[in-house]
Amino acid sequence: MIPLYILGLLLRFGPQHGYQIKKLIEEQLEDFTQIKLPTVYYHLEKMEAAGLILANRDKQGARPEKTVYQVSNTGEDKFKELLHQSLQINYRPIFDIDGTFYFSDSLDHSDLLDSLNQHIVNLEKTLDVLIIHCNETLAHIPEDYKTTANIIFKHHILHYQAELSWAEESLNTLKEVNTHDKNESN
Amino acid sequence: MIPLYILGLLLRFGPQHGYQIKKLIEEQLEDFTQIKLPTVYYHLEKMEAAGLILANRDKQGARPEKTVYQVSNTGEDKFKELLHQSLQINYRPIFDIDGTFYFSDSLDHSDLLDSLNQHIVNLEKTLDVLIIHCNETLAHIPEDYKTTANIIFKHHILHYQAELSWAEESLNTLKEVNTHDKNESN
DNA sequence: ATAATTATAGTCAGTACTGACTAATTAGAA
DNA sequence: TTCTAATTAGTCAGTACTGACTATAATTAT
Repeated sequence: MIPLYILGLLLRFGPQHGYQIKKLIEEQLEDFTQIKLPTVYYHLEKMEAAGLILANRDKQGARPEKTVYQVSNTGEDKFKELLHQSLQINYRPIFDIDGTFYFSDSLDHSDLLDSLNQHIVNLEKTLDVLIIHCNETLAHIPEDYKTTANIIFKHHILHYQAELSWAEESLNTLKEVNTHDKNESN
Repeated sequence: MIPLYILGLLLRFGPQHGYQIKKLIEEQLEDFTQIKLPTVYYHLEKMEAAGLILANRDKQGARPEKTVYQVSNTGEDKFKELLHQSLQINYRPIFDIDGTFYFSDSLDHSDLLDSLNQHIVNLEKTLDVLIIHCNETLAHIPEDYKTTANIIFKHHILHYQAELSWAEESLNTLKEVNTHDKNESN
């Protein structure tokens, strides 16, 4: 997705250099991607070599040279192509915590309960922050983008809520198992 | 998580070589990880260098040499350590489709609706298969592991259902927007 | 009996990513 | 004003991962 994001941002906000693109990613795409600065430069170089973007290097006085990138015609076609490809959605979640559970027989039951409990607290906090962030953003966004912004936020909120439900349900199940075991050993 | 998985599987199922570990990952952990074979060998070499596992290379006749790995004492400690680390859960979902939506003004509205619709169909199918798979697995699993297996399955099912709800809700929202736009342009 | 296919057991070169670093510029505090 | 901290702009070496490949063994089909 990274080349898609870079092309899209360059098309929407005009020519930028690497650092500015990283800033735009943070401002605009923070809710669904985390890309590190060297990764941006890595792709910019690749994309320039592929002819998708054009580099203007301007050396002003003693300053280190800056490179401003802009999308070429080939790049604009590529953006459309990548965007269409991205319509092939394939939802396949991977949760590290499932691995923890798989091997949880090597773990103290109480450690597992504690960490699940902490997970729940964190999720509740995150959800609160997310909902505030969502409302604030929606208040300051141009009308045209409100529908899609709303859809993206809803996406995250629903999954956070699903995670919370799961954690609460699992905690209860594990507590019951615990009680049951203790009763049996009596 | 990969070293944790490898150590855990070697401890649970005894010494194995790389290919067998890959098989075990497919059989046992398929629901929450996809690791490619060269990645397994990559980590085995690293872990041997770190003294976490011991290699027994046996060359039998003209056959290519096989390497059987077993967990060392250091490795057993490391497994416990990694398992405890894995209790620090940090849920932070990333959905590529959000990027598609962010740039969806460059897309035909009908293409977006079609692909959301396809997404819904795929999710319904996946959920059906998942629930059958879940029931079958639970029927053939030792009693001790049933609770955790159930928790892991429930985790996936809840998130698939959340994704489905989101897709359905979003499709309806987008359809309404479409109708609204058409009415306005009249 | 033997050819074709699948399973077993790996290797290697190349891609993708990022932590840690450098270095100039600007803003703010003392 | 001059020192400090933060921001801007980028590089580089190292880690993690995997597609494509090799090669033997076992199984199945003909």
